[in-house]
Amino acid sequence: MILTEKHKELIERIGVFHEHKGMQPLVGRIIGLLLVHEEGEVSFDEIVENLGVSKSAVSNALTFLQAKGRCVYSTRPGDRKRYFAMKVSDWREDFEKELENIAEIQKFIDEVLEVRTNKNPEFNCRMRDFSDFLGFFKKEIPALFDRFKKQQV
Amino acid sequence: MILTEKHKELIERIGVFHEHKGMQPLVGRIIGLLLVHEEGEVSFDEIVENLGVSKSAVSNALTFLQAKGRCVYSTRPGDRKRYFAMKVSDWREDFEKELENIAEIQKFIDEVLEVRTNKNPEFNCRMRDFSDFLGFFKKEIPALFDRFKKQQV
DNA sequence: TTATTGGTTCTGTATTTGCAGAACTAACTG
DNA sequence: CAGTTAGTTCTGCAAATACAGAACCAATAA
Repeated sequence: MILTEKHKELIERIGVFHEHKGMQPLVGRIIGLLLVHEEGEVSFDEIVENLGVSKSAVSNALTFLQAKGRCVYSTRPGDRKRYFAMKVSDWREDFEKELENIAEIQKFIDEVLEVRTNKNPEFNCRMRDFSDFLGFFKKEIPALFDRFKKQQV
Repeated sequence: MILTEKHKELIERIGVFHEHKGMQPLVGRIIGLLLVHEEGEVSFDEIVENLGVSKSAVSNALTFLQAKGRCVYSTRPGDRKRYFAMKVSDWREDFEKELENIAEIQKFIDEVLEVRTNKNPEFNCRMRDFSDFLGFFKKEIPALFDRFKKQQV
């Protein structure tokens, strides 16, 4: 597949987006390429060529993405190449994990509340309030998915 | 205020947590200190002493936190020092922003779908599904806050 | 006025990051 | 067997990061 300027520009923006999320630049670009690529399956050297980077960099980035469970590869009979693809399949699971990860701050807030004295009750009260909300939020996540299913038809 | 080992250890863990979120180490430690500190208001040089870092580093980190709207300072009559505190007050707003930020990936997914051909309809279908969910999710956020308020009594 | 306090800005640097390039391995091919 | 292909691992380096230290500034105090 040959990439148009529009493709390249979109890949670039998806890359930057993921960089801001803490990933290294190339990892973000690869995510972009795998998403934009027609077949959704891209060979190792197609990545190397399209992104203009070294094999070692691609190898490391793909190892990382696989370790994080965000990408997989498949092989084809009589072809030693590996074809890499995003695991969009379980976006539900991924998204759930990301939400729970956000709510992880609750753990710290609760620990902070245990350690704090009563010298600033207003501060404590607000933190308790926030912690309560995070607990509520976590509980509500499954229901959210259910409601989505229902209204989807 | 004198910090116990428990305080220091908690500050450290809160620091690492924020580092993983992409912030620079000292910024994370300062967040920890401001949360753990009894009064919730900490002077510039208390930060310098307790964290054992230079004035310049603290100055830059505080400028950053203020720019991000995560911390503020207040002064006291007849006292030139600045007392810094976290803005736990509007956690609601912050949290809402963070959720919307997550959902921002929808924008990219939609752009990707526009660019993609129909060579891999299953892939496209899943992405469309994910995009739909993200749209649903964004719409549901305000209702989530409302329900929290109600069940809170 | 000079001295002190509270904080900022500038300059330099040790550490870390992100990648290139080469050497390497493992599997297939002729 | 030697040669090729597909990818990995190792070594090194340019650039970015995160901070220290010193110079600096602005406001108050003496």
